[in-house]
Amino acid sequence: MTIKEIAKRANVSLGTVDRVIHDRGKVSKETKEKILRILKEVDYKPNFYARGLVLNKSYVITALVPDFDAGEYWEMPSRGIKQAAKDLNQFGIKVVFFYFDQNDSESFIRKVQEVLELKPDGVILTPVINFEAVKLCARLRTMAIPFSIIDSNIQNSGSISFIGQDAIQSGRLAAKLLSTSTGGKGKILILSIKNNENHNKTLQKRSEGFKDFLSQSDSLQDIKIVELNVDQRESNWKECLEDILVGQNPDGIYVPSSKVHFVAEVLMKRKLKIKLVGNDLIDNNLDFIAAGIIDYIIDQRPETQGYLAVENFYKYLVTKQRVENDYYLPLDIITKENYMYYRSQ
Amino acid sequence: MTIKEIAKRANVSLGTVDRVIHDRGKVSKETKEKILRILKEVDYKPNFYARGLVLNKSYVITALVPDFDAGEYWEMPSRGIKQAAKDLNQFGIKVVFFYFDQNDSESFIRKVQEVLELKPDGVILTPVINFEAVKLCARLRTMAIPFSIIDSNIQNSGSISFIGQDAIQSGRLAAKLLSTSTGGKGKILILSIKNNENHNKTLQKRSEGFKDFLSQSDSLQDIKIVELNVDQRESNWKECLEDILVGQNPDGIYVPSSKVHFVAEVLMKRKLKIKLVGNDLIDNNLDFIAAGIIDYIIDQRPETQGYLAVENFYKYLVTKQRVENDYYLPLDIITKENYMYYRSQ
DNA sequence: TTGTATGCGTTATCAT
DNA sequence: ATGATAACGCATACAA
Repeated sequence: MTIKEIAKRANVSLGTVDRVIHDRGKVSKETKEKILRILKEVDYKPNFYARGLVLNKSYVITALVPDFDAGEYWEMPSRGIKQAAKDLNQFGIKVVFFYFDQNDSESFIRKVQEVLELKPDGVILTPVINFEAVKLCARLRTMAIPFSIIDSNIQNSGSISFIGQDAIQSGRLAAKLLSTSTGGKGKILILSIKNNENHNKTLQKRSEGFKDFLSQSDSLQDIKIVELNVDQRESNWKECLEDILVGQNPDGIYVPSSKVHFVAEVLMKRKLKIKLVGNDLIDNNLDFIAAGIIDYIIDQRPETQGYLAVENFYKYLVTKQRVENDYYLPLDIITKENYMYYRSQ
Repeated sequence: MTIKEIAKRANVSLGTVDRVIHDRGKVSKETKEKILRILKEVDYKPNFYARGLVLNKSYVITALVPDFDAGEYWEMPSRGIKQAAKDLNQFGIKVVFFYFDQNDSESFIRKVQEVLELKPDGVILTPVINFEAVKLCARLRTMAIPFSIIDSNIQNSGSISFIGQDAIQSGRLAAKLLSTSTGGKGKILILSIKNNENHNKTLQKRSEGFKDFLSQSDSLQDIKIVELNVDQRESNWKECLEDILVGQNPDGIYVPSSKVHFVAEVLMKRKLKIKLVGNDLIDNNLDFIAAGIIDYIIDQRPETQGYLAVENFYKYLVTKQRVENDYYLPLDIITKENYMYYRSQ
C-alpha cells in the first residue's frame, strides 16, 4: 500500500497524507483523523527502498577501541565492526576507527578530541580507560550524539545500548568447568596477568564469580584456592610466571583473561599436566585449544559484539527502530572438540 | 558514483552505460571498453535503494519443515525462519510454511505437491524423510528452483547451501563432557529415544562420534558403554525407560537427541544422581538445565539455522551475492551456569 | 489548509 | 548504436 493509494482512499492529495504521516501539522482535524484511521487500517509501512533513495543519507559512526597486535583480544571486536561496516555500507553506514593505547590515558583523551571534532552520528566506545570513558559519555550526552558501549558496561551512561558480557557469571562458569575437570578437589590457582591498572574490572569480576561459585557449593569445599598476579611491566615477568607454575604445581589454573596462552606456553614447554581454563578464542589461544593444553575457553563473542554495535546504529539511525538497552552475549564454552566451528561466525 | 556521472565522464548517455553494465549489447566495442574501464576505475556499485525501488520484486520462499508441539525441537528452526521472514519482509522476501508429519511419508509427499504447485522462488527443506527429500531435490533441480537444506545434509543434492551441524563431532563433544563429569571412569549409557525409523541418521552419527571418542582415548578405556533404545510407539515406553534407568543405574547417560528431558524427568522423580548429557536447548529441556538435572546440553543453534537459510535466499535472490555452500554451526555447550544467555539470540 | 511538482538512481522502453 | 524518457514510492519545496 503506497501513499498515493491511501490518498485516493481518503480523497485527498498525497501531500496531505505525507503531512499526517510525519506529523508536520497544517492538516484539519477531521482529515487527519480520517487518514490516521486508514493508515492504521491498512497497516501502512513505508517502502524501504523509496525512503532510502529519497533520503540518501549517510551516517558516520566512530569506533573508539584499543589498538592491538595481531592475535590479541581487541582484534576481535574490531573485526566485527569492520565486517558490519562492509555489510551495512550500502545503507549509508560509514565507520571511522580511532585506536588508542590502552596503557596511556593521554592517547585516549587525544582520540576523544578527534572523535568530537568529527561530529559523528554515532559513537561506539569501550570503557577500558574507565574514568575518561565516563567523562566522554557525559560530553556525548550534552552534544546529543548517540553512543553505545561494548565489552564492559558503564552504569547510567545514557548509551543507546550496552553490548557485552556478564563477567561474574563468566567466572562462575569457569569455576564449574575447572572444578569438574579436577574431579571436584585439589588445588586451584587463579592467575591474573596484568599490564596496567586500568582494565582489571573485568578480571576482578571474573575472579569474584569464580570464587563465589566454589564457596557456594558444598561438594567443593575441599578445593584449595590460591590467587596470584603476574605484572607484565616487570622485565622478568615470564620467568616469574614459570616459577609460579612450577613452584605451586596446582591441579587446575584459571586465567581470567585472554592471556591464558602465556600460561599454556609454559605448560607445554615444561610438559606440565595441569587443567587450564581461560577466556577468549583469540588467535593466540587457538593452537593451545587445538592441542588440548587449554582445556576450556570461555568466550563472549567479541566479534559479534562489534558487529551488533554497528548494526544497532543502523537500526537506530536508518530504520528508526528501537534497540535493546542491554545485550548480554552468550558465554560460549570452547574446547578441543568444538573450537573449529567457532571461527568466523 | 552514479550512472549519470559515469555517463558524463565517458561522454555518452546514461542509457549506454546501463547497456554496458547489464551487458545487453548494442554498444560499439570502443565505447564499451571505455565505459568498462571507468566503471572499474571508480569501482561502481549500484545504489541499493534505487535498484530495489525500480525492480520492486518480491520472492516467495517455501519452508518445508516437520510440524511440532510447543517446546519441541522443530519449533526452533521455525522460529528462526519466522524471524528472518519478518526482518527481510521489507526486501520483498515472503515465506510460506508447509508443515508435514515426520512420521508419515504420505503427508510429506502431499506437502511437496503443494510446494511445487506454488512455483516458489526458493525452497527450504529438512531431510527428515530422507528418501522422499532426495527425490524432491531432483525435481527442484529440473525445475530450476533453488533450494537449501537445513539440519542434516543430503550429499550432492545440488542445493545452494546446507546449513546444519556436524553430528559426529557433536557426539564426540558429548563424550568428552560426560567422561570428564564421571571422572574418566564408570558405566555410561547411550540411550536413544525414537518414535519412527526415519530420522535416526543424526542419532546414529552422534552415537558413533560418542563411542569413537571414548575408544580413541587411552585414559578412558575403563569406561563401560551400554547402548539401549526406547521406542515411543510402545504404549508402555515410559515405564520401560524408568526400568532401564533404575535397573542399569549407570554413572552417566548420553541421550543423543532433544528428548533428554524424558530421562531428566525420571532422574528428578527418582532422585537419581546420574550425570546426564543431551542435545538442544528446547523449552522442554530448559527447566532441567536450570535445575542442574541435565549437566550439559549440546546445541547447534537450530533457530539460527532457520534464520540463515532465509537470509541466504535474500543474499542469493535480492543482492545476487554468492552464498556459502556448507555452513556448519558451532556446537554450543550449555549448562546451568550459562543457559540464561542462550535464549533468543 | 491543501494540492502539485520535482528529484533521488536505476531500469527498461521507445525513438532516433 | 545511441540518446531520451517514464516509472518505481517517498520527501519536500512551493504554489494555490
